[in-house]
Amino acid sequence: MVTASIRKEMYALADCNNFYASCERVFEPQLEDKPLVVLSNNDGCVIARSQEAKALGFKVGDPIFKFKDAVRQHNVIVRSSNFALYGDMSHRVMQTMRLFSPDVEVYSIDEAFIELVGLRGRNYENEMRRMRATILQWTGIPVSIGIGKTKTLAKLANHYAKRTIGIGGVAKIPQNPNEMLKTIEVGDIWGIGRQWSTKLRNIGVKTAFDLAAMDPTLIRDSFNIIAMKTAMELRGHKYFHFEQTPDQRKTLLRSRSFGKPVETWQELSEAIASHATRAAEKLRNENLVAKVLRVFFHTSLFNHRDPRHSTHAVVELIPPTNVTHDIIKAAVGAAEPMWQAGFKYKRAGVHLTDLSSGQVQCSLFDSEEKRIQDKRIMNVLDAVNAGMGAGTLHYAATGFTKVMQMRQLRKSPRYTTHWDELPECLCGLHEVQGGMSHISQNTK
DNA sequence: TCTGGGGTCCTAGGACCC
DNA sequence: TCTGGGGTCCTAGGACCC
Repeated sequence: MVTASIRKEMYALADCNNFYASCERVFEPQLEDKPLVVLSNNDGCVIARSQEAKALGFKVGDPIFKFKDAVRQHNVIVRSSNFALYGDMSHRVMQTMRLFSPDVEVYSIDEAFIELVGLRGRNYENEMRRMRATILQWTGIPVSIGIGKTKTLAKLANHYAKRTIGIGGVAKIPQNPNEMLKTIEVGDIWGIGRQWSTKLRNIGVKTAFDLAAMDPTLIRDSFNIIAMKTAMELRGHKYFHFEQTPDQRKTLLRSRSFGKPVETWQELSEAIASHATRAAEKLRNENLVAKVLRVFFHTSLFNHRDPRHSTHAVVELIPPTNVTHDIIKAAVGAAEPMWQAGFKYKRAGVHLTDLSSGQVQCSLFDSEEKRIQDKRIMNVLDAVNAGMGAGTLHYAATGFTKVMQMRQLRKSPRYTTHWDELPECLCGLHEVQGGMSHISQNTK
């Protein structure tokens, strides 16, 4: 028998099960088997659920205040979101994956694609089972893994793994995938959302098998090129490439709903200055400058009793910049003429676009002297805040009022990233052994 | 009383030019 | 009364993702 060494593409998609809920459970094992939901900023709506909460009918996006009775009746555990914890746990999971394959594309906070060709000769499913067990042991986070010839098929296998074998486990698209494709509803395919799946069902396309069989040109004409590529990927043709190093970002948005309605220019301007500050920090962190700034604010989208107002302004930053005081000045300056008293504003934000990493070109009005001085100030600012805690040094424009403070009544400690919030007794932790100390060197 | 916060890409249509 | 045709660039809006 001749074994041809044809390089066959194969991808895995590893996805953390109920990620935020799982993170909460790692340090509080008594939450295991209990219905648990995690809320958005300001404790607004549900953004993650444990399996038990899913079974009770909690949906992502449900405003929690409407479900008070259900929460009480079923003893649902409710947590504010704790992104310091989730981000750090995510990093640990991804680092563990990299021990199994160097080719990891981090796709979101809780999932990653893994190129498997590098694991030459080994049994992919066995390797992925081993990886899954290691991640669970070292981090306490359960993952599900799907394997397929394209990213879309790997996603689909992941979905299949969760649905048919229960939570967890590893599933691979079989040689002849038709029977499996027939069991996947068209709306469960990666890239086919609510609008498109409704439209597809209306023309009789109900399953992944149906979509794969559809005429590509017709898909392209009725939807768009992405829908067509998705269908081709279901047939096993690669259209979405593996991207280990993410492309440079194109936009950056910092915005937030207010804990309570804002009715004064003072409060609004402080909020805008805070968003501008956070956006500028992020820019510097990624070595980018922004050329265009958009600032916006509006009243509640849900409150129909009070007068409503929504507005935005766009300004060009000349020259492109990542200097905090320049960005604050532009944002607040553009917002001020739009301010109108008599409204209860609910949300504001700063959106930076036309980002580039290129050297800043000096404009006629820009002096080399100012540039050097600004750079020095930003270096000091960033160093102090990195060393002594975010916000230690801040601009007066961001204010001293509490307008930016979030309502987060049920937040768990930042167990893994802050010394004073470390879990005090590790003996209660189950399944987390050995490896934890091994990968925790990166924090602090 | 209380409804998240980010991103990406594609398409249609208007402005403008020759 | 007749009222081109093609190209580019930009933007808003809509779809999708987590």
